[in-house]
Amino acid sequence: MSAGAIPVEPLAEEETLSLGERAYRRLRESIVQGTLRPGSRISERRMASALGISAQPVREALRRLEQDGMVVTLPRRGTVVAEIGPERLAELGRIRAALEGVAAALAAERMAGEDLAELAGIVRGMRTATAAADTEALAELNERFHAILQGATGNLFLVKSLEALRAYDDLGRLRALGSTPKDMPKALREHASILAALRARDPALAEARMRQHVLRSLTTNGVLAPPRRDR
Amino acid sequence: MSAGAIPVEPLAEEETLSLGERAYRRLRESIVQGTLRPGSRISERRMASALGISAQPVREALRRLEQDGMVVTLPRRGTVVAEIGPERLAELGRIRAALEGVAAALAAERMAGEDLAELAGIVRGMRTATAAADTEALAELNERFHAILQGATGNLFLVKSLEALRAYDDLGRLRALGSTPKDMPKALREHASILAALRARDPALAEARMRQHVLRSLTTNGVLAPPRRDR
DNA sequence: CATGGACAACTGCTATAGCAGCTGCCAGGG
DNA sequence: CCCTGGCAGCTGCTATAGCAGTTGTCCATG
Repeated sequence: MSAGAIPVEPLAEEETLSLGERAYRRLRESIVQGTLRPGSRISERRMASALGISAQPVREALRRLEQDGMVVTLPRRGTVVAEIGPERLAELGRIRAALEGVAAALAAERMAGEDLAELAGIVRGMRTATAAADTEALAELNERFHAILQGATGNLFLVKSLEALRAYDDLGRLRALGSTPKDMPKALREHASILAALRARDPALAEARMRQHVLRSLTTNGVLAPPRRDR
Repeated sequence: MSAGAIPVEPLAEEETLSLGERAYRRLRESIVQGTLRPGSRISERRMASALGISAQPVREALRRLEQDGMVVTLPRRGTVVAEIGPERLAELGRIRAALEGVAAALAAERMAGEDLAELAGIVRGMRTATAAADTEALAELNERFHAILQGATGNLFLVKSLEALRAYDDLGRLRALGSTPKDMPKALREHASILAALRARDPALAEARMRQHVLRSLTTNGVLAPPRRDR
């Protein structure tokens, strides 16, 4: 309540997350990277001793993974890693495209000026990265673009669902969307056009462009089959 | 391995669910019905003793509710019921419309003939229910229509997400979509047209019609604001 | 009167122990 | 030889106990 502001930075997000959270991320990573094969059984006790923790956090992690659709629990039987084939990945990609579209529509309605400016900066960065053919930087910028847009919606359900869907990317052995050298110019144009729709505060247009962007990106990455007569 | 089939029906889904599952449903119901007000804190121990069980299943239920966006947990502080205002409900409605649209598209590609026949029977039932102005029966048929369609997609992630979204219906004090006497004829026509698109195996058309159906239904129920210049 | 610090009563979180149910093996009866 | 019943060894699931961290109160101190 005193006059002068205290000249310290707030503590960074603590590295020591709860064991349940860490177990959740570790298991999810192991699944999408293939260390835990589909069909293999996961025992709470065995996994707990393997991770050096108790069985409770492991159980909690398995429950969350079940809600994500990555494992399936047979009551009193066991927990097995779910089968996720190419067609399932394609379905998830279409769901993701739809959700990212809704996120873009909501962002077009609510997004603040500073966020728009930040997106503009990212697009500028994409332009230079594309000219330099720096796929690494482009992937990073792409992630930030989508993260800022989704964060601007302020919708926790949407953000969490998209985060869960994004986890499947590694499963298809694909890099971040839009980072393939081949479609870098396309991705750049698409991001710029999405930004333009956001600036114009046109929800329907932003949604259509974002959705098309994700669908095309997934198609060039081989997750989705080429469209036949869509639209 | 012997010749004759055993003349018994398989056991129905057991009524005795796990305590964690029951706690999850109970808490979710209490939240959407308003018994647990937004902003109120939920203690694992207190809630456990109130339910007559241990703290572990309650904690598990709270975790799942957190993933659903219904509660928010502050580490080492407590768990509070999330605020869900009208604009948040509207956002969830738009997400739901998009997901149901994707479900319809997937169903149009995969749906078997018997499921189509069942949907046709439901639409016929809707016709008679509409003529009799039986809102109760129509709500039941409407639920079955969407459940069959979503089940036909075979996508667990999609089904679970939509189930979580459907839980919010009671929060808006609204009955099942399409059961309002006013829009019964509209809902009937829309369901019939969706079925036609499914029969034609036209994913894009089925998606557009389903999405429009959900959006219109949510609009007439007051969840969404009337569109200004969409489509 | 204002202020700061210690203490008590919470909280989420983790570990341990033990329950009931399922599975697979294996011996014993047909 | 085949089949059936019991018995370990697993599994998920629940309860209890105790940890560390947060919060609010109350008293001693300036």
